[in-house]
Amino acid sequence: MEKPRKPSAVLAALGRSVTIKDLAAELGLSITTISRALNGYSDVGEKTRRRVTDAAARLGYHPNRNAQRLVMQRTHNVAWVQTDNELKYLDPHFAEVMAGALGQARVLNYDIVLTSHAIDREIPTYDRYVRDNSVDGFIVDLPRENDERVTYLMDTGRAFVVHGRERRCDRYGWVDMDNYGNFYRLARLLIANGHRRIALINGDEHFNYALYRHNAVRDAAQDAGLPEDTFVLFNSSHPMGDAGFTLTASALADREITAIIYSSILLLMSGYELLMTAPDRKGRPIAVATMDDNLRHLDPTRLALRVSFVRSSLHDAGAALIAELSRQCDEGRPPSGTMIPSVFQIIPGLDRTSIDETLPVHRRNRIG
Amino acid sequence: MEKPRKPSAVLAALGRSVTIKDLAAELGLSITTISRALNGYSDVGEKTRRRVTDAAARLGYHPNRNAQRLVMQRTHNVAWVQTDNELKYLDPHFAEVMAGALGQARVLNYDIVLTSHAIDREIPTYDRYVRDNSVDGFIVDLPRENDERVTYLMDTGRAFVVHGRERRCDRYGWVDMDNYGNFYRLARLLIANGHRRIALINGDEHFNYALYRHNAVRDAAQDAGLPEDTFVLFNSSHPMGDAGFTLTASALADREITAIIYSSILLLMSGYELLMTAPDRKGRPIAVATMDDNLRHLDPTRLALRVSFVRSSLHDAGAALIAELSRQCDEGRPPSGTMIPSVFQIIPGLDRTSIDETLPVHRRNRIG
DNA sequence: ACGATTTGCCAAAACGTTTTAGTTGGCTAT
DNA sequence: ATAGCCAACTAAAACGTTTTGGCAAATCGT
Repeated sequence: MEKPRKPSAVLAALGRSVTIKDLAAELGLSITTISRALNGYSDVGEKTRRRVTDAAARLGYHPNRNAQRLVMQRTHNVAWVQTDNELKYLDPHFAEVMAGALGQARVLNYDIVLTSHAIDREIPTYDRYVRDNSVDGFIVDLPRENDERVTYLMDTGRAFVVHGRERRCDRYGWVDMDNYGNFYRLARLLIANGHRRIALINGDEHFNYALYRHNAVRDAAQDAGLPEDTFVLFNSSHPMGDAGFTLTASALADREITAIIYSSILLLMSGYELLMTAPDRKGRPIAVATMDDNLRHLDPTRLALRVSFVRSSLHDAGAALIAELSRQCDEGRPPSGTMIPSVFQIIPGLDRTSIDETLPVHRRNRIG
Repeated sequence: MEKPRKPSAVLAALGRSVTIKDLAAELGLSITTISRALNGYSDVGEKTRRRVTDAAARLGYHPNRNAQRLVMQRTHNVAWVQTDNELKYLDPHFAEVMAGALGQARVLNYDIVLTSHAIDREIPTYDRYVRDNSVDGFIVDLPRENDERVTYLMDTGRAFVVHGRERRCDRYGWVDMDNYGNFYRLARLLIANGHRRIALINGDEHFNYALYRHNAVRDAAQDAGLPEDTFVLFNSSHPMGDAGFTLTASALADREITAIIYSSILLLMSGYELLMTAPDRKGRPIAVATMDDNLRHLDPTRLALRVSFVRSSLHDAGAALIAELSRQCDEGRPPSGTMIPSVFQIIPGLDRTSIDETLPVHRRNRIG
């Protein structure tokens, strides 16, 4: 009868981790039985299983992950590959997605390997992870049209999930919101309310999410029989900093503009003071609508300024990314797309049209 | 003579990764020779080595990391464990440190395993990584006094590096700036310029960096023979959101206060408008000093408001964390502390005292 | 009572590397 | 000629798991 020891004391005394062999020796059983007992196989006696789990807990045994990974050809690691652009990590949108992913990863027992690469070493970095077997799959963020990462990953057959979509999205797993549909509806709403010159303060259109939003407002104007220049485009490459301020100033400088759609509440916030003090347009205050990614600390309903918005949780999207990857890797399910739901909130006075009827049949199911 | 194939084609055709056995078979050599050729041992002929490296490149061979990790007992993985508090990932300070760490990790061929845990599962999470051998070491961020994580990690003997210090810092590796010294000097500077009631808008004093800053201004007042209430404390738990605004408003409401020290430029920015429009104090504009972590997009020299600051790069700190861990794990060096340098910039008119002479001998080398 | 089935356990192989402890053959020094 | 040495290679063990295939004892059905 050995006295119970603090697991960390065992670790320190041994100078190495407790292995399955230690357990086998301790209990006079084979390592096969230990393994099968701990992994819940039915060919282990209930009494034996109890002895094994007790001893494992007492000695603080945790299976060596590298041995498991080697033999099972599964790592329970996900790679999250980012361009080595420090600005990225300062983007609250990214942080929000990551927070959601980390929470779900914990639940599903995955680890996220975060890594950065030099601007011109994108594919080689993915290739390294594919070939050295250190991850089960990849998260691809901010896809571009004809994204090389997608091309590469489809080629290798490795599991991956894209946050966003591009033209081949029916062939891989993705998580996205309805960028096109949402912005189409916001655009039609403003048009229905009489606005004839509207600013879109958009994100970087090298990325599809922003491109699709642009396409949506353009189509909305066209479908309403309005001229091409109904929407005036302003692009920001990063939501932090003063882009929101300077672009808001530019938009307000055009006295014909009576409404602004923001692609992120961060851009709106940065132009907040300008909006609050902007003189009326044609007798009405400037109309403001925004994408609301449900970022913490940034709730559009708590602003003094009345803002219409469409809300979709980036946090949920992060969680869904890991869930989809787990479905592919753990359950062998085929890749599938997950649409994160969106909720509209339209301020009184703008609410003159049903937002559900503004996406015409020929625009349905468009991704961008 | 086989024709050259695209590495990914080989991968797809094989249905599995290229292994060292494949290389051995291809070249008619033993796996020992392949291994030793690729790892630069001298007992391999130059011609043979060339053949091996060529074949490896041609077939896109990368050693299976899990096999390497198992046999070498080294993972080249670092765990970055965070409380599952989504707010954390929205903190630009954290993002900045992480960006620096990721850059250095790439250089030193490490991967960062980012993970979150429920609030009450901190130590078990560390324990899991220690016991399952999935990482070489840990980064510990935002230490508290008598931090349990440090206690636990010192106990196990696993490598770790702390970003910040606590009382046992001579026994482990750390990276830090001189919180105490810097804030002592800022405090003495303001005192020397005649301020007798000064606000410190500080971070969360559950964390040592903020506690040490508090201690520093308190000591500075004491050393100057001023009363305890010379410094008025305001604490914020998170630098985003409206804390900077509300705390600035509170500070300005005290008409005796003639100067404010901010613990972060983010807090300052959030109170920026209030500062710009604040009425003079005793005939002079309110004096403002801040910590400048060299965050991107937030350069205090570009503000309309003249601000004294002490700058220390969080990005560099992040890089130093990984460098220190590599020194311990790869070179077997004993743990050591790295002080990230700080630079003062004092606005004209406040610069009436030499900032270098304000830290008295009996305060030297204080960590807090 | 006895063959068939079930229960509970185990030896050995496999995963893909690195490392140890060689072996072989050719060259050098005497 | 031959002992000694060096250059270039390799067989086998080891890392710590999971899995395959099997075996012995206990239980069951008739």
